[in-house]
Amino acid sequence: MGGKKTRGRQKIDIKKVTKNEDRIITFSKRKNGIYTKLSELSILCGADVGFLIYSGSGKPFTFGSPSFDDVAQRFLHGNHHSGIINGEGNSSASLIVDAHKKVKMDEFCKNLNNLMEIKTDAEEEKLKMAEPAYAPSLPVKSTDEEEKQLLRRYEEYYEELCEVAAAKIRGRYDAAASSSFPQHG
Amino acid sequence: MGGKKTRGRQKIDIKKVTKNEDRIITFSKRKNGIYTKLSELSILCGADVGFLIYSGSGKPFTFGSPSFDDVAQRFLHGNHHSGIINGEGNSSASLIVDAHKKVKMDEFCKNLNNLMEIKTDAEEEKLKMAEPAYAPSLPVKSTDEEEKQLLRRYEEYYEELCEVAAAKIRGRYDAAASSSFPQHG
DNA sequence: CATTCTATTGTTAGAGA
DNA sequence: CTCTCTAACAATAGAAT
Repeated sequence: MGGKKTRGRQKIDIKKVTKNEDRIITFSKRKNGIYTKLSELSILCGADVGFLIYSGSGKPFTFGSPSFDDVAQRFLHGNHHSGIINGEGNSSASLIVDAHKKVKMDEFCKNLNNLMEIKTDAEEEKLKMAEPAYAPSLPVKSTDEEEKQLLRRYEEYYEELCEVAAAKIRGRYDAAASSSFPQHG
Repeated sequence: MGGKKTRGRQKIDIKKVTKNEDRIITFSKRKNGIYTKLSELSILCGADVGFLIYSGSGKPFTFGSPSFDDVAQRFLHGNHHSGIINGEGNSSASLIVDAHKKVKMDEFCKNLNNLMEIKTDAEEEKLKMAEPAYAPSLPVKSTDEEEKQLLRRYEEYYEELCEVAAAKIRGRYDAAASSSFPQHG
């Protein structure tokens, strides 16, 4: 008899949510929704997914299906994944995989975000040095230079490896299918 | 006035789609749905997302929002992204960013899947060598050993870098928030 | 493989707890 | 930031192109 209890879902335009608090809540809700979608797609179609997201405030989140660990195992073994997707505790797979490689691949996925953050730091430090108006509350560590060098060497090897990979993949697939998001408007 | 035109959306259990053809169609449809969700989240909340997926048949797809190129630019510059998300053609951003670094970061994201594929190849070759019942139609290239060595050196540097990254991030964030998918069922 | 069509299921905005 | 509730919006199963 009275009015409706809630207004229900409201139609919104796809543009940046203005209110700070609402944007954070929307991020949390939709991130969970996407996580469910990814999980479902993984189970329905036997696909492996890796997901990396940075919130507007810069906090990184990573997801994997059924987990980064299992995805890594699948890649190391080939394409079979029976049991893993179905949630059976086939821990035997863990025994088959070389432990060192397993950990390697696991970290490779998990820390992609950390690598990017280092790059960001490097850029920010340059700006600080160029414009010392704001006194940094934290002193610049003496190890920063080492980090940069390490990152640089890492990049060099990566570049080499990419070329080899591209050449190799080119022979079998037509390179990885890659898409970019169009702009909503 | 006759019967309904379609049965409409049917309720389904979240388990592997049995029919081969249906599974492929479901993959295609839901992949597009997820792509839309990611794009919306990116715009609504100003988040940067990276998405990597392997279909059941092993074909890799990658997505970025608004594109891998733009994501790379944002990471290199810091957290500001005004204009980019809004779809303005601020190609000036490309001019600001050091070209070499831009390409580096772009490839870093795009080729994560290729790297994994090389690893898979390495494992498969071991199996072939151990069980030569099936004569490989393609001869084993003499460069495979080089590739493995290159990959190994790359991994070593990556390991070092991860440790540095972890130590650095640990001081500011409580490490990257990381989750795994639970099992539906 | 992608798209279209429609009835139905699934997701979520807004307001609170 | 998480969780609930409800009405309304959005995604999609199945069939066909």
